[in-house]
Amino acid sequence: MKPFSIFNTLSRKVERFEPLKPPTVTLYSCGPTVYLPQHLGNMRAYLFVDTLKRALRFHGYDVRHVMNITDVGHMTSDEDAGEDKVEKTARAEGKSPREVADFYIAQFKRDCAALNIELPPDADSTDHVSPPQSVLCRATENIGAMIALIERIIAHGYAYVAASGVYFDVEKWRGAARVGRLSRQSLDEQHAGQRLEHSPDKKSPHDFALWVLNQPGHLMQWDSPWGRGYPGWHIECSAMSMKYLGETLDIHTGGLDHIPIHHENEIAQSESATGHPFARYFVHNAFLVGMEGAKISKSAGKFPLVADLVAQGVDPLAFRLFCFGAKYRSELVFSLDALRAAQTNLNYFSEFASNVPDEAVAGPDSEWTAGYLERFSAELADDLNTPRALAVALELVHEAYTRNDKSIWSALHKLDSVLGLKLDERRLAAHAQFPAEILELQKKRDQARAERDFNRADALRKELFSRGYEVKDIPGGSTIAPRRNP
RNA sequence: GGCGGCGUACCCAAGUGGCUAAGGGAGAGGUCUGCAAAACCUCCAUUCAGCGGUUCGAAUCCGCUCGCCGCCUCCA
Repeated sequence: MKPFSIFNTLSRKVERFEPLKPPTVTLYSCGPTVYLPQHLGNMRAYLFVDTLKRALRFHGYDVRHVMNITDVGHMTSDEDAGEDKVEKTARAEGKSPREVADFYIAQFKRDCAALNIELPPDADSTDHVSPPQSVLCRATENIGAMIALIERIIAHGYAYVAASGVYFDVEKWRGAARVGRLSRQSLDEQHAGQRLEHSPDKKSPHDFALWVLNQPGHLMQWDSPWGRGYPGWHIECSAMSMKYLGETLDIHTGGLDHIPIHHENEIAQSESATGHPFARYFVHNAFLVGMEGAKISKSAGKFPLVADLVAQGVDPLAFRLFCFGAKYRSELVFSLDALRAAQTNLNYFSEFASNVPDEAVAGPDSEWTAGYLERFSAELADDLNTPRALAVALELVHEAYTRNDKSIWSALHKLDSVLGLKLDERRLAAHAQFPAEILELQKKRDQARAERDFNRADALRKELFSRGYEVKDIPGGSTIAPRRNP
């Protein structure tokens, strides 16, 4: 099997991927901030992580995946002033921050399920985790880990306590020559000529808050060694990733926009505390962009959601396929035409799967499928080249059709472990026992056809369609299946 | 001002020095078919924003020009 390789933002190169302790891979990805629904641009990012995870498994790795849920700490202006977004929504909706977070977490989980994005299980309340563990964890439930991490940073001399909060000492970190590894920008470049309001407590405008103090207007506050307050917005990722996955991660993912600030700061915090590398591979996904080529963002106001796909008659899994059509590092242009193209491809796979008989599932595959598995695997190994991997999958089905050989189920099923199109479910649905009245209608229609009463036959087909079933004529009879497009 | 990226057919999109510029969708024609659906076959970029250069050879490297976008502030 071709060794897996992936683009590492740290080196700006496609690198051979080698985890610290194979076959285990520790993977941390920045998750949602839960004060608004996740739009399709966000979903592309989670889809990318899901695909990476599935591809790594395809290559035999045992992936331990942690995703955070930010239910506190993101400010509307900069990192140590302004209003907490969760709180802002809470006030607007007359709910508690916890209720707001719960509401959007539930929606996030539903949307992920619709796209067949596998989320890690919810974290239980365990404090110490020795073998790396897959969890979906909330910031507000890990305040203790954050405080402990901040204490370590202070103990190492990289943070200081001021009246308005605990700040990370960026100048000191710069002295250690460790600034700008990801963004390739020096501090002076970063803020050249910028309007940057900053607290007079800070030694340098580049310093960022680890813990915020004396903001009595905030609803969410916790006790800490420095007083009542709340965490800064970078610290949760450092604290939770280390808690569940250990102090050096194999892979850290996120959107491109996280490179210059969020991940740069995460590295600074984590490495100043532990003294060793935070993450070995940083992998960043590009954006889904609107038809005018502009980024779709939360603050921009308008953006499509998973629910909008359904409203357009597009299966959410077609959105998966649509995203497969471009590499994760390329901007992808959102268009209805391209989505429909993906829907057509989904139907192609689905139709084939529906017609695979039980014997072909139980029996061995034809030997000609082996090459497809190898090519598929190689394309994934090449920096997750999903467009080519998808092309291989389409070719496999195409060849099965032209050979009229349905003995490819094991191979197809294996590909679907990465594609995530739920082909097995589709096959089973097509083989399900249909209600007797439906079968009766089908029978009546077959009869009408046999008697060449085509008006009656067409009426019965319409009747079945309106009840959610599609009949197709085949030599000597017909087949029936649930309607594809809802 | 600084940093980064993009421009490949009607649409989405691979390909970053050398076999015929992947693949999908749309479109056209055909096979099959009572019709429909599905499937299959054929066609569909002498050309990669433009110009110039390097090279035996470039969509791929270099330079310039034009157009577009992201980040530097919460953002996938």
